[in-house]
Amino acid sequence: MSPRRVTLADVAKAAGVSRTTASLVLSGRGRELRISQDVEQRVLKAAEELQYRPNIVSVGLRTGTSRTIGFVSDTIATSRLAGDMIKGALEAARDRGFMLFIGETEGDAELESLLIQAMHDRQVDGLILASMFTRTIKVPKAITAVPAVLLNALPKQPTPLPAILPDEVEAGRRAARVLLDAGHRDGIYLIGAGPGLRDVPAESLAAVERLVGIREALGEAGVKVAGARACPDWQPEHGLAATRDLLKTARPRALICFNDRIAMAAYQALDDFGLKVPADVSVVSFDDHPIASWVRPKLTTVALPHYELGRKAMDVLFTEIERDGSDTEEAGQVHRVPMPVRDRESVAPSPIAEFLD
Amino acid sequence: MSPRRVTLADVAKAAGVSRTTASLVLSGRGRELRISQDVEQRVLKAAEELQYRPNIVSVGLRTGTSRTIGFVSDTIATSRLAGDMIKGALEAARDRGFMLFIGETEGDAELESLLIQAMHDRQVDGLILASMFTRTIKVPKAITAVPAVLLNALPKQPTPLPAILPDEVEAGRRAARVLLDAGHRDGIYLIGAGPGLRDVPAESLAAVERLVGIREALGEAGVKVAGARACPDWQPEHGLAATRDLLKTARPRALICFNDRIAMAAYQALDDFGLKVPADVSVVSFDDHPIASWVRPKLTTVALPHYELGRKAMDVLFTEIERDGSDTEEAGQVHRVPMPVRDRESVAPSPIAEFLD
DNA sequence: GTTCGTTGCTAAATCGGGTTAGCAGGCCGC
DNA sequence: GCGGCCTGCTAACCCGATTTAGCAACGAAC
Repeated sequence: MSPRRVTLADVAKAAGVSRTTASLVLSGRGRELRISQDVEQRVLKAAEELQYRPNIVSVGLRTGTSRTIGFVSDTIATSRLAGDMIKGALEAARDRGFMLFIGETEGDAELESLLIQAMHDRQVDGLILASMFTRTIKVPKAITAVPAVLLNALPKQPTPLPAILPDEVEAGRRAARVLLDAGHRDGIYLIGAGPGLRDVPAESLAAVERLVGIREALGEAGVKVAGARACPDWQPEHGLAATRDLLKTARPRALICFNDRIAMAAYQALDDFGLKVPADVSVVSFDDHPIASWVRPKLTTVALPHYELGRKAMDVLFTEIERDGSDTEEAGQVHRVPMPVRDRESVAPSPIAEFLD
Repeated sequence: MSPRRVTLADVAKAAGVSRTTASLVLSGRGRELRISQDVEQRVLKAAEELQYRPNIVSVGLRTGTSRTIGFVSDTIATSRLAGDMIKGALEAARDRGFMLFIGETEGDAELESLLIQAMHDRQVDGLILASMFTRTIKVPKAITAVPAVLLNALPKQPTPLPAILPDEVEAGRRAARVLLDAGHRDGIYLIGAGPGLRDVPAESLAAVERLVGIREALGEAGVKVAGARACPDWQPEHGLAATRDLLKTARPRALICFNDRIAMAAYQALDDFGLKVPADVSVVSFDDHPIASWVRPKLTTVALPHYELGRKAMDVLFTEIERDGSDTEEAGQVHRVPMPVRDRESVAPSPIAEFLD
């Protein structure tokens, strides 16, 4: 099948020199070590003609590196979230000539440990431990051997590992401000979590933080949440039930849905009750899932910056790799990536606001 | 940072034997080569206590392998499609103790070539060349050095590479049969492609094949397509425009939408015209995108088996690796993975059929 | 004419495993 | 008392690139 790879020895032979000389020339140290112009040219020509490429595995054996990063996540298949995150990490790695190993643990700690071992066996230079929804995770012992960062997750116990997360609190503030800026003061309801900070889906860090941000921004404006319906899980069916339940007893002016799937379900429930978005009810949401721009009216939502999260994780990982265990000043730092508002069509000025104009 | 990996030499020293002996015991060839029980136990104990794991990089250097497969795709971020495909490939690889390199080319031939080179430099044992939508691709020259398969793509020129694709023709037949089985004979329209085999989005192999299957199944039942609206691209906005255009002049009984995004847009257009799904119009579609079970009524659709495609690609790749350039009987074989119908709520019996009951 | 310095290159070791060939010692047979 | 065989282990080489230490040849200086 393959006609055997061209090795340094082949180049050396073709140029009529030793492997050492060929290596020196090709690593640019020829000048420094007084290799003659003539020999240098012969080696370069031979390497070019034979299309020589150094075998990274061999270099890896000597140096203990592999120019490879391991990306370990709990699930990669759920939504395009993972795809964009991996894409960001991938491009940041490629910029530095690194490749990416992908692994999936399905939340199984043993599998995770095995996977990290398998990556160590291949001498990865660093690890990204990613979670597909923002949460706290138990950092596996196995990762100590190599620089690592947490992506979309916080450590359960204190660790020196940096963490990269979306700025969910600010996102909550921004969602609230979208409504405030449109003049809404009354009839603002939450779907998915709240009103209290304990009324959130299990393990969902994002829920708590978004809620904190929402309440903070509304509070600063002297506005109260009119009510809320928490969901055990942020799936459309729960969103549908929650919104219907709300509409039985209340006439909201605006909904803050905790993600786009819930917002989509809320659209359906509002339609059932003959309410129009945004004329009767404004809707703002989180995530910027692709459906947010497929539904009508298009959904105003605070985007999860998946791509940027992936890139940022890789950037932070590389600074970890470069400082290589020296001062631990920045150890355990938490990096927050801003979540931008995607202004679309689901928010209308409050009638009161128009009146005030 | 890391306290240096435990090597075979460490184990040998701890057991008081040579590296050779340790290697023989640990590779299970101790019996065969008459290593005493006593020594065998000492080595195993030392390996256990030191938590010895062989360095795969080293083995790779000798054997030219890496227990690693390269997964090269044009885009990994589009929809969850890619995620599930990678997941399938990943699990199939993991079953065999292999890891997966991920790479993305963005459709850039030069990037693709560089990426394949980079994977060769790391001695991958095989390559999967994946496309995120079914199409024909130019097979890069660079892949010749190692076994490879095409995933969700057909080669433009004839190559000995196997290809793994969804069975789109049969999917077309199945979609049509869903309607036929419900008694529909008239008023069946297509949204997204058709009526002619040239009325398809550019480069979309899936469109042609689905269309072939649809026409075949309908033809066998003596049923004619009442009409069709092709779209330049299968995005919701095009689907919306196409369906609205159709509804201006026709009153369909059933729609075959060429993917779920278009079906979702068709729902919206039908709603605009006061038509109910499925009471007035039955809708059947392709892909089984997550939204198919989020919309109401839930969409009956013929699923793209992403996960199975990924698994199958890896399985075929491993048979390629194992036969290792021997007889080329199966060279260039095309494997079709069945697309299952997801029966949900968007198809109702034809009024005529009920009458016949 | 010896020593020193410089130029221009190469032998050999290294990384961590696997593999081949072979060695030392004991026992048997003749 | 020597050859042959078996047992139980190990030395040494290989993979491909890098790096350290050092060698050969020549000219210059004293």
